[in-house]
Amino acid sequence: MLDIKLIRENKAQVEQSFLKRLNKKDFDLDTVINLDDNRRHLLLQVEKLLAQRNKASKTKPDAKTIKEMKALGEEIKNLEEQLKKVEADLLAKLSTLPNILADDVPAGGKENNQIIKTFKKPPHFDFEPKNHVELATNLGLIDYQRATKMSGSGFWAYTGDGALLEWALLNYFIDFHRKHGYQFIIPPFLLNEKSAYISGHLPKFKDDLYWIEKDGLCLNATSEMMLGNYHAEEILPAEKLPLKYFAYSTCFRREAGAYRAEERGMVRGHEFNKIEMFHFAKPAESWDSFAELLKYAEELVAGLDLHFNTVQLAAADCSAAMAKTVDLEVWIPSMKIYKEVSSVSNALEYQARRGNVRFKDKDGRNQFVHTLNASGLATSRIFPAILEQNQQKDGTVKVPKVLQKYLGKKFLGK
RNA sequence: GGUGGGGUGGCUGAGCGGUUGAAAGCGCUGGUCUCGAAAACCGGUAGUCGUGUCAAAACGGCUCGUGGGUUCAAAUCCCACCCCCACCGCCA
Repeated sequence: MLDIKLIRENKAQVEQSFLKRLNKKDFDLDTVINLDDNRRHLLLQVEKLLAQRNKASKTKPDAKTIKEMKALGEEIKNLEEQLKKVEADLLAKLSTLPNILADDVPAGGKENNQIIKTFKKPPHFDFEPKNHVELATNLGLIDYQRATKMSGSGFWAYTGDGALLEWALLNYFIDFHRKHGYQFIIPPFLLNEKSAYISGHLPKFKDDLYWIEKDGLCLNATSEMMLGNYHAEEILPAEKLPLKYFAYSTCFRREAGAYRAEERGMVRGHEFNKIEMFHFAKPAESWDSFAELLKYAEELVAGLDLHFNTVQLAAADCSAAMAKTVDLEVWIPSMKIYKEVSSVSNALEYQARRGNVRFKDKDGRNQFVHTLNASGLATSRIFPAILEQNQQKDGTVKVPKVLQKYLGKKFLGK
């Protein structure tokens, strides 16, 4: 959510930013400002009347005062109702507005995304390469059939070396983050509706989440949902910032809609494992945090020796809460396509404002922190990328060097 | 799932319709004393939002788990919900 003061005082700049990702007809700042005028006016009136009543209630009043206060009470109730409605309207309108974009984010949609860095070259095969579903099945790494029998389409089971490879990836990520001093959190995987709202996933993603009807809880779609809520309603000690966390969770997504050929296998499932990095930072330092998260995400993928691109997303491709997003996209040879494996974003104070996460600055004033998140990483696309990019002529798969110690072998299938 | 107890300031804990934003103690902090310290004694000490200002002062709102209600007036009475503790039941 944006600061209403920012909108009031810098209307032209706000509008200019919005136009990078929205059409003019899709937002209306004047209505928002009018609602706020209204709100301020009512608030002032109510507080004045409340002060009057408080004064009278300090002592035992006489009959005349009681009569007056009774009338005053009615008036207060009336105004408060109006105020409540205006506040709700304002909140609803404000919630639909996106974040202010960073200056270097190109306007427009996906077509304006820019590759800013490329790691390695796509592998060249002097044989007919297989896709990851075939490789995983042949090598006994993934059991699609039995998982589908138990849970339906979009699920798979890791088996044998496949399970070990999955766990090796997670261990590799965990060791990496610990080395950099990040604090490890395993949050609950189920969360309540309020938390999903604060993290910004409601109302937009309501249908993409799994809901436990009886308890009103949903399964997390990313541990960002929990990390964003972790310090909700807290005032953090300034000297502890930036707080750097990483969390593991299985992520659950309904992914309602048709499956496409390019999303078969493990590329888009209902359930996958992910480790997420997260920073709570002082505003002045949040772009340093961004640079650090991006660097670490790149190092993680590069450490696996895979070919991938770092891509600056254009305005309309960034999610609404984010001021800037850079994706890492890994090459999937059989699909001849790059797939996102990490998303590095700075939400500025947009999420912190919803969750009311603040710190005391050196003048003793409370300020919102900035929140940033980056996958580090999701396994479900790294796994197929490893299989496909590292496959050998004899059908085996070379294990990335950094994972060999966890698996105790250099090739899958040997 | 059931029964009982409970949620008050940084902490412990009193208050159970009206000068109570809240006793007392601890803690923290300023001072007296002392060469210095301890002890003792005297004083100060909740948060938050807003108006205001270069800052401040000052003023006002809200806050005793959360949200409603009753009342001229609620930490105190009523209702709902959340959380914590104890015991019983259930438990792949």
